[in-house]
This record gives sequence, C-alpha cells and structure tokens, in this order.
Amino acid sequence: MTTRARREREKEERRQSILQAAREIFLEKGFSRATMDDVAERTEVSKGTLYLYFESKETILAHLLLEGLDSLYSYLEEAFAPDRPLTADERLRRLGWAYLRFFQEEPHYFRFLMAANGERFRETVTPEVYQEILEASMKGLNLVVQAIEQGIQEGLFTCCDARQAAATLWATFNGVLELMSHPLRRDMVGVSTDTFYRTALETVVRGLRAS
Amino acid sequence: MTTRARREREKEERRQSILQAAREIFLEKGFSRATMDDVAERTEVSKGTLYLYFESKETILAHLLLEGLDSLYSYLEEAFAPDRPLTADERLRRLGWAYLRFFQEEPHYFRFLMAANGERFRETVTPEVYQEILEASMKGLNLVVQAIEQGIQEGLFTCCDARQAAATLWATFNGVLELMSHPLRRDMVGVSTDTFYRTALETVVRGLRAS
DNA sequence: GTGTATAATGACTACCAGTCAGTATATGAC
DNA sequence: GTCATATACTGACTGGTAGTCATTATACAC
Repeated sequence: MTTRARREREKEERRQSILQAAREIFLEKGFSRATMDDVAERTEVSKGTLYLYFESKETILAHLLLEGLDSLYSYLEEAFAPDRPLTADERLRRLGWAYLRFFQEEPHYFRFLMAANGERFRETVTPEVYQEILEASMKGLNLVVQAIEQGIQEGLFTCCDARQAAATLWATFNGVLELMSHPLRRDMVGVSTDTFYRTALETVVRGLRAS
Repeated sequence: MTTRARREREKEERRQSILQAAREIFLEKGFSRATMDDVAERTEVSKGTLYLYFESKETILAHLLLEGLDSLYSYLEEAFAPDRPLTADERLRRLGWAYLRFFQEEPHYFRFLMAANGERFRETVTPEVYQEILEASMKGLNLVVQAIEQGIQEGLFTCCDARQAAATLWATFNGVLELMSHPLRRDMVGVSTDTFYRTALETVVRGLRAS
C-alpha cells in the first residue's frame, strides 16, 4: 500500500508550504499585520485548509518558532564542542557568541520570538505546544548549565547553583537583544549591538568567576 | 473667568476616570482581551468619548505606563539617596532592589510593560508618546549611570563606559523579570524570584568590580 | 462505473477598534 | 428668559479579521 505513504508525504508537503508562506508573510508584514487570508493566498489554498493543518494563527507562529529553536540548538551545539578541550569560560563565551550569531544570521526568528512574547500568544496556543517550546528552549539552556558545571568543578566559578547562573546569563542575553531590537532604545545605549553584547557577556562571565 | 478653570479641571477628572477604568479592566481581563466597550461602560461614558481623550487603546496603555514609570522613578530616587554617603555598589544594590520591589508592590505595571512590548503597540502609538516613554525610562536609567560613574571614580569598578554598564544591569533585570513572569518558565529556574534576582544582581555587580 | 472516505472550499459569523453625523448641554449676550 | 454659538457627548455604523461549517470536489477500492 504505497498510497498511504504518498498521502502522508503530500500532507507533510502541504504543511511545509503553509509554514513557508506564513514565514514570508509574517516577515513582510509583521505578525500582527499579517492575515490568514494573506497566508492562504500565498499558499494557493483556501483559508479553511489552513485550519485543517493548524489550530490558529498563533499555532503557526509557534511551529515557526520551534523550527528556529532547532536551528539555534545546532548553533549552540557546535559552539559547545564537547570533544574539544575548552575551559569553562571559553565554552560560555562561545555559547554566548553563537546565540548572538544565530539571531544575526536568522533575524526573522528573533522577530518571531518577540511576537510570541505577546499576551495573546500564551492564551491561544495549546499547553502542549507551549510545552514543546519550553522544552526546546531548555535543550539549549542545558548546554549553558553544563559549561557552568564544568567551571564549578574546575574551581573557576564559585557560584553554587549552575541552573541559576545559566538562567542569569540567558536572561541577560535576552534582555540585551530585546533592548537592542528597537532603534530608539538602541540610541539610548549609544554603541553597536556587538560591542554592547560583548560588554554584557564579559561582565556576567567575570561575575561568575571566583572573587 | 473661573469657568475656564473649572472646565479644565472637569476634563482632567474625566481623563483620570477613563484611565482608572482602563487600569481596572486591563488588569481584570488582560490588555488584549479588554475591549474599548468594556472601558466605556466602566467609565459610564460612550465609546466615542474615549476617543476624544485618547487616540487609541494602545495610547491609553501608554499613559498608564507613563504613570507607572513616574512611580518607579520615585522608588529609584529614594533608593539612590544622593545625600547619604553610600558606596557605589551599595547604591547599585539598592537601586536593583527598588526595581524589584516596585514590580512586586505594583504588579500591574509589569503587565502593562509586557503588553507594551507587543508589535502592535509600537506601530500604533505616536512617536511623541513613544518618546515620552523612552525619556521616562532614561530618567531611571540615569540614576544607575550615576551610581556606576561614582564607582569608576572611586576605583571600585574598572569598566570604562558607565552607560553600557548601566544598560547591562538594566537588561539583566528586565530579562530576569520577564523570565520569572511566566509560571512554566519560572519552574525551569527552580528557585523563587527573590532568590534568582539576588543571584543575578550579585553576579552582575561582581562582574563590574575590578578583577 | 459506483460508493465511500478524505480533503478542500469560501461564504458566513462573531467580534472589535475606530468614526462621524447627529444630539445635548453649557455659556454668554441681550 | 431666550436665543446663538461653542463645546462635549453619543451610539449606530464601518471595515477588517480570526475562525467555522455546510457543501463540493477528489481519490481510491472494488
């Protein structure tokens, strides 16, 4: 019965083409301005069909985000380089830069991430999907935790709770990126995103080291 | 002509009663679920009247936010205590805790702040109002800059750019608060907001000190 | 060819921000 | 008091959009 398999493949292809169209439209008009009719037209499919594949506009965003988190993880994984003999603070710096590089090379995911912080997103998306997003985020955060645990074992860091330390670093990165994501606020800081990000990264890593 | 004065006062009172109603409704239903009809009903005024006082739903939010930023500033000002002989790092810690205390004692403003991060908010609110918000934020940030400059002069901090350092601290605080604002993400960190906030604050302050 | 399951459609509903032509009220001149 | 004018208020209406569902089309098995 090859038919079943082909059907499945075609469904998956349609799903992907919807996601592709949505990615384009969301990017062109911004999530809130984009309409489901736009996405339907670009996919060359009726609006009703969209709802056969996704529960809501927000759910489409969630799935685009999940793709992004997968891609982010591969950046982080490469930076972590478990097989190379790196010191803990080198690893942390590499992770930090990989995070920045991801958002610079795939800037659309940052916009999706911002859109997903909205009130409506949390309320609309099913708990299951939301959980998936959290788990995908955790996967990346765990690499940071591992790097910090290595630092604690090596005696480089004195902090006692690696999870908290990792979350601090994570929160700082997000705060910096969010701050720098708006032109007017960027002016308030007065330096380039790269420079500011470096400063923030070095400050926190220094703060983690023994004092 | 006392009439003119009375008219002005009445207008201001109506404006305030709209803001008060909006604050309640936004808090009860969340910004995105709240409708202008709700606000009109609570104010006991027609919907059209709302638009005589404010350009849009987002503008009402902006003005609630501005009130919040004023209140925040008074928390920060008290913490800064320019007349007391405090060391720079004490001042920074006091500012950090005042920031947290503000959001704990007036939690609605945090929700408003989050809602104002939305895509639609930036697009809808006039540049003038947005500018006002930025300036109100800057006012608070400047206290942090001053504390850090004091620390640089005293030789306690080695960082060379006080603005960047202040922005790092600010970004970290925001990142932490945003991370902890959602129950599921809070679980990822595994400690109380207070504890986590303290860790992050101490980490960054330590990072600013001479190494 | 015909019956059945599966997929797709698009007109329709519900909802809501924002508008504006019309109405009410206050003020001041006489 | 009453009229003219200015100012404030009203709420039915418009435009736009997310999401639905009864109907139609397609693919497949026999």
